[in-house]
Amino acid sequence: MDDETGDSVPPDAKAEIAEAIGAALAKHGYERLTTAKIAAEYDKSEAGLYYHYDSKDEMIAAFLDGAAAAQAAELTDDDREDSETRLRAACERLFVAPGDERAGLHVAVMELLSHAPYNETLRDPLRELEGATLDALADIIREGVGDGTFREVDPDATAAFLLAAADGSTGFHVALEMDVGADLRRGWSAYVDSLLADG
Amino acid sequence: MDDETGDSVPPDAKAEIAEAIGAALAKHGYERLTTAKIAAEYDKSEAGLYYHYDSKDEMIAAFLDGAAAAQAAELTDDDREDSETRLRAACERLFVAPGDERAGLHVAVMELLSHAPYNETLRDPLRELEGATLDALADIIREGVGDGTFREVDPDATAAFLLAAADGSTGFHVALEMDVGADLRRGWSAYVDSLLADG
DNA sequence: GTCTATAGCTAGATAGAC
DNA sequence: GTCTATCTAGCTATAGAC
Repeated sequence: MDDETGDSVPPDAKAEIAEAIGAALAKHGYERLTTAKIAAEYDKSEAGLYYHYDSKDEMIAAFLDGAAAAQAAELTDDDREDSETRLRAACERLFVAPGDERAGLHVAVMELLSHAPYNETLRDPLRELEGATLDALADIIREGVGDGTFREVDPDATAAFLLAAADGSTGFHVALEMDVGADLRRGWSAYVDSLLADG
Repeated sequence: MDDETGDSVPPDAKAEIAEAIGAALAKHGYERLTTAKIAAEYDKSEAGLYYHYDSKDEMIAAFLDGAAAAQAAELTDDDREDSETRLRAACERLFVAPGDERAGLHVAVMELLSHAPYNETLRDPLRELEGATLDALADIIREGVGDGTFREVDPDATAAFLLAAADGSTGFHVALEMDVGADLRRGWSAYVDSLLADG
């Protein structure tokens, strides 16, 4: 979990930069994210960033790699719960509301996704991030189908549909702040209900 | 449908600019959309755009107003079909695949949505666009619940969940081109199945 | 490894002729 | 109404001192 020495080490420069990028992305989004704003969240200068990375997008790509790993870990964490509980917990995490501390970052990821067609550097890390989430959801659903919690639904189709709904809610619910919070919750909750066996 | 004279008139400057914006947005997205690229799709110069609008975002806002009206019209068009057919047709329209002629524009709208928190000029037109789609879906579902085609589902919750899924599919399916086309179709199709009465 | 200073570029918007 | 030319601002990335 630490470096080769096994000792607890202070965060290295790259980890500090990743943290700065996360904070700056959440505050400003991607288009308005400048290296000056990243440096403002970092305790060093703008030029210092370029000692560790060759371009701004490489820094963001590194941040996204970390985010994919963290996302996979969090959705896989609660192995001891039953699959309905795990799926509902995943939905609580993935459907964010305006004001949630993750809201800014979700909007920024949405913006990054929309830039993927034009940005080769970001494409692969974003595929990892979305793929990790998709896999985690499919695993939960597959387990629930296997043990009889859920009906015989297609785990991949169900996971894709559910992740799409969570991602898409970020646009009109979070970014536009349209008054649909209660509708969305009833929507995903009813969807999970509809997956249950015997229902 | 035309101007006060009742005659068929040539498209005015604003309509031509809106068309140019649609084409340029689909090709380049929003961040990379410059006034030079809009002018390239227009048959006039860059400065000419500023005779009709005060800023780039005002041009885009006018384009979005038109898109909201067009979206509402297309989803409301087939009044004579039964509600299951209408809902499936709406899904076919809203879930686009990479390569679809609407793909570029869907990604651009996703990008615009992600900028809404930072851009007051775009926020209202985007709310109109998403609101028009949401209303059209809810109307279809409400009608289907009323005539017994669908179960007693909540039309607003169902519409919000379905629009979220369609919007969100644009990210990983269209922008990232992840191989989830078949999964997504099975996903939304099974969801519509689950709304049917007697199912 | 980190800094200050700046090169080099590109964008949105305007001025003024026609 | 439409043009060409240009102003001004803000960005990424680098040079060179320390």
